[in-house]
Amino acid sequence: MKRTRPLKRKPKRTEPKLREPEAADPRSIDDDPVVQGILTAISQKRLKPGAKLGEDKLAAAFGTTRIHIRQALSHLASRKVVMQIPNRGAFVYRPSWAEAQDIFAARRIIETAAVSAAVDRLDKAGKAELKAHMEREARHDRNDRWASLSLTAEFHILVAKLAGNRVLLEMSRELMLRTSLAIATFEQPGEPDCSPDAHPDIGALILARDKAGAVHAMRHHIEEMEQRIRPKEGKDEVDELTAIFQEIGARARAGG
Amino acid sequence: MKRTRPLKRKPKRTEPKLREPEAADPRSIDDDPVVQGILTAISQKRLKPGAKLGEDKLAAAFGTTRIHIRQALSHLASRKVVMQIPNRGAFVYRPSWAEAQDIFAARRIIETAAVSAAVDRLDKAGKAELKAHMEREARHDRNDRWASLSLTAEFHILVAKLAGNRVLLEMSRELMLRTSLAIATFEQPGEPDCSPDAHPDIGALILARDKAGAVHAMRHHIEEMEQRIRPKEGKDEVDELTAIFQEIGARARAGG
DNA sequence: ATTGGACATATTGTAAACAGTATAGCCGCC
DNA sequence: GGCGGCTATACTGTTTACAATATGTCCAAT
Repeated sequence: MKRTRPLKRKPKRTEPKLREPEAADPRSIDDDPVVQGILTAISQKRLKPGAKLGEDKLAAAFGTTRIHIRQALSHLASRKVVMQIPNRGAFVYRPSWAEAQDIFAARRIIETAAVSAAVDRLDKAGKAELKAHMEREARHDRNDRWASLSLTAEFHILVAKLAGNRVLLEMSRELMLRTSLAIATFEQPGEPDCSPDAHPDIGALILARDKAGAVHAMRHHIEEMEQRIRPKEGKDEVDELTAIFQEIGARARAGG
Repeated sequence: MKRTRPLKRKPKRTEPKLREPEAADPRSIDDDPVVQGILTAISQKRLKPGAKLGEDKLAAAFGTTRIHIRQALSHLASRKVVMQIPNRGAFVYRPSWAEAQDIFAARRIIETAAVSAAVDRLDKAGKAELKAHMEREARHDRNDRWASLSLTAEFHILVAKLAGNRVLLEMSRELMLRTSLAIATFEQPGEPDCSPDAHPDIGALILARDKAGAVHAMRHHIEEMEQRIRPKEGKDEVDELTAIFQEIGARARAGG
């Protein structure tokens, strides 16, 4: 091997000038198959709140490495979909009763605003999309519980999309997921998430450009969902106990 | 060393039964000093959109390891505060013009709702907190740009806190940060984020329990902020160019 | 002089081994 | 017989080194 060049070049202390990342590949971690898999499993209620998400098992299940799984779990944890506990691992998030109520309150605010904006912005393409979804929801097999859950969630997402605000759309997506967790935690067993007649009504009102009516129907629909969950009675005792122990533990730590 | 026990114990195929994580330590990654440091640096505009966040440099600056930094950056990326580009690294997020508008629209919706709820729920402790903040904001040194920025952000956060909904509070926090990025990207140089008189007005209306007035003032305040930013003219050409190249690239990839 | 290629460097991404911690089961003790 | 300590195990968390990618710089050729 010839070495026609001096061994070291000059140190170069100037900053590298760094082209700014204008034309970057916008592929996000949200498109990651692991993230998507866990999210759909949760929204379809195949994964229940509190379920353990072991890294090795997930890595084997998805055919990937632990590092990849850790990244996905961290991402889901910052979205409050999973809960990470130091040295114990990751679990499907279980909202508290207060948090469940806050989630529904937030949905009341955001989705009523979304319906309002959707009526304002409704155009031909939007009408077509909405009609297509309503037809799918009307015709779907009601015995297929997983498909039902996916479709009802998609209706709310579609309304947020029609509102034309991506930030609001992301928030709605997040709130939908957290609603799934809230319902899974506090539901009376056997009841569906959404009452089956509400979506066609809301959709029809949007198509008729009846803004006040659509907003009212959406608010009513969400309140109806909210009234279907109840705080777990036995659960409260347990929570009280754990609160006591936590307080004791904190005091012991603080007092020395 | 004696070995009184058989070498292997029985395989134990039963699932470990796994106590559920009720009494978990809720310390979150949001409390992480690296995350907090970057967030405050951004909200005080010491870090500008597009700035490179190199892992080694951050690790040295915070006196920690690269792994820790990577975790923090991933978390910030899922909150859309930093942008991660494969093999290029992390940068302070730079919202598009459309995204900036969506952020303000979302703030209009959420913060007007928060003001309304704050008026409804206002109690003695809330009044005291609000008065204390207003006094701090009135007395602060206006030449200290960093303190000013922190205080104006804290006012909006305080209103969200008074609304009593943790989910909404988190959303407001996120929107405040993204607003900082939007303003830093599109501001006319030298103007403050919030007009200085708006906060005392809104605070007084809340204290007077004038719900409609407070909501109106908040909406007006946010619209005023929004009108202060302008799309970058020279920027549009660049964006157009990158759009052309991206489109060409996508076509090439799709066509084979 | 400008352009294209190739090396060198800096930085990110990944794998594997190691260490630390909580949990479960067992034995001795009261 | 119930209870507390002890040990083994399984899991997470961290460190380390290595590989891959992008980028800047230099040289050669046109």
